[in-house]
Amino acid sequence: MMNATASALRQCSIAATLSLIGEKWTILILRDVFHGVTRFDDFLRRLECSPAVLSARLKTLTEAGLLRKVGYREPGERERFEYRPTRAAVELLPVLIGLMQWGDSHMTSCGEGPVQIRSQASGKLVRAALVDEDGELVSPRDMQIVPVGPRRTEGEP
Amino acid sequence: MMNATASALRQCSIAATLSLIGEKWTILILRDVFHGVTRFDDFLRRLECSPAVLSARLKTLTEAGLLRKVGYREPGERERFEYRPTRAAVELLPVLIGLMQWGDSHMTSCGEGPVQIRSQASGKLVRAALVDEDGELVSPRDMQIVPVGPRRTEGEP
DNA sequence: CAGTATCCTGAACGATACTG
DNA sequence: CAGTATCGTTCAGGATACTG
Repeated sequence: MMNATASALRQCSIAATLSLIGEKWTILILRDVFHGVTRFDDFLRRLECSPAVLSARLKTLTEAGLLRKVGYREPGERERFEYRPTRAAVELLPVLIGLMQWGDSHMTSCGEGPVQIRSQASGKLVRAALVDEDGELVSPRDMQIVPVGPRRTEGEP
Repeated sequence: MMNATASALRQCSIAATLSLIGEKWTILILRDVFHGVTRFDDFLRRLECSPAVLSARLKTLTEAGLLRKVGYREPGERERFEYRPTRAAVELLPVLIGLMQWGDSHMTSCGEGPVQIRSQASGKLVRAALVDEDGELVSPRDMQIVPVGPRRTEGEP
C-alpha cells in the first residue's frame, strides 16, 4: 500500500502483508497493543516516536482492520479513545511470536529474549510452528510449495 | 541494522528480525530461494529489481547467515555461484508461511493465494500456528506475555 | 553471467511547534 | 490528552552504464 510495487503486491501475500506491518513503528505498535497499551499518549511514551508518525501508523492499522478505535467516557471526565486489537490482529500473533523467537535465537548473543509466551489456560510455553490439517507438527524441512492457480484437471500440460 | 533505531533493536527481537527481512526485496528473495531459485540472474529476472539492490540484499542475507554462497563448476564451463538457504533460513519458514497465509486471508478479495504449502511426506496441507511444549495447538486468544528478564526469586517486589 | 558504480528521486522519519 | 502542521534529513530504491 505504501511502498511495495504493485507487481509484488499482486503476486505475493508475503510482500503484501509486510508492506502493511513491516514499517519500522507499526510492528512495535502491535507489540504494545498486545502488551495491553491502548492510548495514544502511552504509545508515544513507550515508543518514543514522533506524534505525527504514531498518528499515521494508528490510522493505517485501523483502516487495515487490525485496530479498532473506540471512544469511552468515565463519569465526570471527557471522552477518551482506545485502540484495541481486532480478530485479524490476533490472527497475526503466530507471525509476531515467530518473528520474536527467531530473533531471540539468531540475533541475540545469549539466544533468548526478555519475554516468554505462555498459554493462559495451561501455563505452558508456546511457540510458532507448522502443523498439518490434523494439528500434527510438521518440520520446516518437509515443505513443498504447490501452485493452485486457475484450477485445472488432473493431468494438465 | 539498516533502519530501526538502536533502542528498538535492543529491546525487541520482533523489530530486530524485521529490520533484517522486512525490506522490500529481501522477503521476495527468500521466497524465491524456497522456490528453488539460486542464481543471480534468475533472481534478477524474477524480481525485476536493479542489480545493485539485488547484490546488496544477497550480501546482507549472506552475512546474516540466511544464505550461503557456494561456487561450483560444471565440466568445461567457468565457475558459477549459487545462493542456498541455511538452516536459519529454514527456521524462518513458519514466519514466512504465516505472513503468506495472513495476507491470503485478509488482503485478497477471494481469501486465497496462488500457492499452498504441503508436507512432502504426507501431502497434507500445512499452516503456521501456535503450539505448546507438548506440540498441542494453542489458540492465539489464549496467550500471556511473561517477562523473564534478569532472574529473580519467586516472591519479588 | 555476475556483479559494481553513479546519479537521482521519493518518502519515511525525527524534531519541533501548535491546537481543540 | 490526542492529535495536526511543517520542515529538514536520510536512505532505500529505480534507472542506467560499465566490468571481469
